[in-house]
Amino acid sequence: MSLRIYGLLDCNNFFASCERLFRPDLVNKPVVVLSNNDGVVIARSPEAKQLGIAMGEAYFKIKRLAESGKITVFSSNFSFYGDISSRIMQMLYRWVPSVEIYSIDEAFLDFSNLGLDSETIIPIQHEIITIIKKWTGIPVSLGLGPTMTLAKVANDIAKKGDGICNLIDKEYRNEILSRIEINQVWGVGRRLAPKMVKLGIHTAHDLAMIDPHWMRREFGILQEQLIRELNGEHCIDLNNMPSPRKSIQVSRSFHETIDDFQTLAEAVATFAAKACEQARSDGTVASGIYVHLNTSRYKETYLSEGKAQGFNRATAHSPTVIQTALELLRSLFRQGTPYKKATVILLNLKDNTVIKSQGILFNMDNKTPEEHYQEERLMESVDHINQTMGKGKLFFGSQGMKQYWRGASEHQSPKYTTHWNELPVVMAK
DNA sequence: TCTGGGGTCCTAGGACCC
DNA sequence: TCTGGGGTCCTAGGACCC
Repeated sequence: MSLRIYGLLDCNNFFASCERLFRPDLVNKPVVVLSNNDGVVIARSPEAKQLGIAMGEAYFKIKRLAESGKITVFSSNFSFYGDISSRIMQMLYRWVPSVEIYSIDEAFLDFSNLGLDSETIIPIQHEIITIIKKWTGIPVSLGLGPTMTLAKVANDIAKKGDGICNLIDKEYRNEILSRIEINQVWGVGRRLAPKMVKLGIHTAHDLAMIDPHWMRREFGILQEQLIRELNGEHCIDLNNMPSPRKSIQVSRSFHETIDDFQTLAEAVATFAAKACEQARSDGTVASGIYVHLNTSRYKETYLSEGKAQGFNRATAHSPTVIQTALELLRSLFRQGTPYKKATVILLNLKDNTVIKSQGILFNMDNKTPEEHYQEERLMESVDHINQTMGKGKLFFGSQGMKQYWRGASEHQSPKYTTHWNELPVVMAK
């Protein structure tokens, strides 16, 4: 009889840790990574946290620190982080057959049915964090528990200590859970936390003591599962099948507001093209598209509206999707409005092999099979050229040449590991 | 001054049907 | 005037995650 054991592996201060990989001069120094357009702080090294720099803090507030050299700031460099992430994720299969990548810097590991118990897994736990640090340079922490929720709690504790924590046995569980504030619990966000506190639920342990049936009535099924999971009862499963995405969203806030149609149209066309590219690489097609515009959330005249449109036949054909996106944009656009952000979402994505037969069968868009075939070949060629010649080499006219909507990323590090031209140079004497 | 981007799931309520 | 009880499907909105 084998124990259920889940692990949650988390890369510590991931983006900041990545930035230090090729900058040994920054080890033990405060490092901060900024969001798109250098707007706010999205990652901090421990030293930067110690300086009191908060997550989400506006860059202008800490600009002085950066200019005086007290901290080093980077614009986000997602292609670099993504590459480091996939290297780490690939390594995990050395130790465990079942890995679910949860985010760019986190993965759940399923150690169940491997004949391990809470004792025999300890050396493996140590080995994982040691080897990953040694081979990739990224510090990670690994928490273990009998459910995914408890593994998550364990990881929280691990991060604050020496990188490991084990909640598989019941022994210390109550003590650990009473140290976790309710708003730190996975699944309790900024809305639920105050409600729970009002009910006298202050810690994860308090929550674990609540009657799950009552919780279901008052808060819903997710919160019921949460209680059961905190008590070691397995409810949430690792999706072994990588579930295909149901939507693909591309959005950007603009550095400066945009009020002319042409500039906005270029941005929307670019987002649509990017979303299609992702869908094609997933092998999916969209049933519809949604375009959304908004002005600044922080102004009194906040405007936020969007519109959806279905396709006659599910598709990932960029010209078709761009055309629909621009039609939607035209009907949404209001003259003289200072738009701050645009979003394009491909809706209800489906596996393209299923759709292919349906569309042709019903001839829903008045195109011949030959035309569909040609559309697909065209997209394949575009993708191929962009993959081999570099991202964005080939694009559609409606995306525009100037792309004024693109803002600044003034402090971006080189794409060390994904661009030949930006490889780090090593000098040897 | 400025204030990210990309997802998932659940629930409530309306439309519609028998 | 009064007008059941149940089911399904869809959508919008809310909540969560990193």
